[in-house]
Amino acid sequence: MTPRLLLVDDHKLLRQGLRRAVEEAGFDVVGEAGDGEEAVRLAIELQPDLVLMDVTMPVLDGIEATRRMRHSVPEARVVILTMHGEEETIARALRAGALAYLLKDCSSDQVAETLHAVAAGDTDLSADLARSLLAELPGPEPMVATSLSQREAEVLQLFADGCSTVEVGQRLYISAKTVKNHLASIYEKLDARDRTQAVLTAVRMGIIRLN
Amino acid sequence: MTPRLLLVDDHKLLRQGLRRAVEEAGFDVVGEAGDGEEAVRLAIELQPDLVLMDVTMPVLDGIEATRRMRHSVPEARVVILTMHGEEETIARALRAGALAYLLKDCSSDQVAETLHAVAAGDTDLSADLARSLLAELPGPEPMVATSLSQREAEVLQLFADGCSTVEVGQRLYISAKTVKNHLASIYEKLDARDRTQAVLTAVRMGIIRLN
DNA sequence: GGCTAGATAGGCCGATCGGCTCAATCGACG
DNA sequence: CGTCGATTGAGCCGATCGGCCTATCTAGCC
Repeated sequence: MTPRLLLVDDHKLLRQGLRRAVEEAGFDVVGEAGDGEEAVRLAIELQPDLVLMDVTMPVLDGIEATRRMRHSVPEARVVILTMHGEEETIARALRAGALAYLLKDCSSDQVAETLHAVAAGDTDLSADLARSLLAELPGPEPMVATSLSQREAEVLQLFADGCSTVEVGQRLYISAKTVKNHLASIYEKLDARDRTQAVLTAVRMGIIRLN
Repeated sequence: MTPRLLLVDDHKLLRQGLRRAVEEAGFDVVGEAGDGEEAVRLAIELQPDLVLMDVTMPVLDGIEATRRMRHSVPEARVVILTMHGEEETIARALRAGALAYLLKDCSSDQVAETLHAVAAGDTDLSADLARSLLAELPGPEPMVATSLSQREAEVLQLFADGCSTVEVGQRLYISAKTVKNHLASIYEKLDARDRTQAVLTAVRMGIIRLN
């Protein structure tokens, strides 16, 4: 009867805090993971009903982990929990298969409430939540539905890791010109005007990580 | 008898989790703050024995808040809690007057243990901790003791906010050349080779924030 | 009274950036 | 089979970057 839950966050402290909160709210925490890969592995092994997942994590981010779980553990319902409230991140998370979205400065009551709602299983909760969440946000823009291609994300990650244009090309075995071409489409997709803004936007969106 | 504690972090969820953990460990949580300014205000008002403080926060970061508390509430003992373990951040925190340093992926037991030790009041705990922490870290470098000047931090924050060189100059009423001069010394201090790396390093160090 | 550090500002120059256009390849989808 | 998106690559060019130099002014320190 009590829903079985998997906790995923790279900060042990937050995991411990969440564990107590959701256990008191009537959930059975069957496991904890500190990165996306571990999360997918544990989800396959433990077959949880619910997954509470952070976005920004080492190894594999929460969005990609959610996408993989949709294939390998389709019964698990994923709720995303993150610091930043960019519409883009929300949209990506929902497209990846998440059923709800929580911000890290909500209360533990809200977490419990949302988890209960998702566990109860309103089938089109996703669409409702997406609509209501996006409606609340100040952004009246057309919602361009941006997300970087895999290659573009690789390029941007290397810039965040400290590489120059030429070095990125060397690492990926492509010409520096191609790197600049990728950058140009990254700028367009992220609405950034230089590499600094592109990297920061991608960090805020959880596309790349800060090592 | 039970030490009176002030919790400072911009994420409500983590604050709630910490609150329960430290309350069970025998502390009296007298207040919570979500940014540095609120933290200083509450510390003056509540006169806590201990402050558990995050570094990366809106309005005023934890290091600067610690520095101000040393002047306005010298009795309060500050313990820093942050995500990143850069030696630079640790050094800055200790120089600002923090007595101990915790990472966000420690356990709540470690938090309680450290708080108890600091509350017990070994006067030179700071030096001991600094030495042991710095010794554990892989960095055998000379520890240049870098920290940006106020003006340099302002410049870098504006770049993180999306300004170009010329725009930064306009906002600060200085010439674009001076902005570039500041950038040059920022690069040297942070060991960065371009604005992207400088901004990322500063974000990791908690010098500037990601809006 | 000197010395240092920070903030201000300029010149110079080679390297790089970002915008623009064009094109070839390849897999996927209908 | 044609079309689309992703990836690769190139040329051009004005704008900007980052390194290096000098210089002035202020404030604090010994």
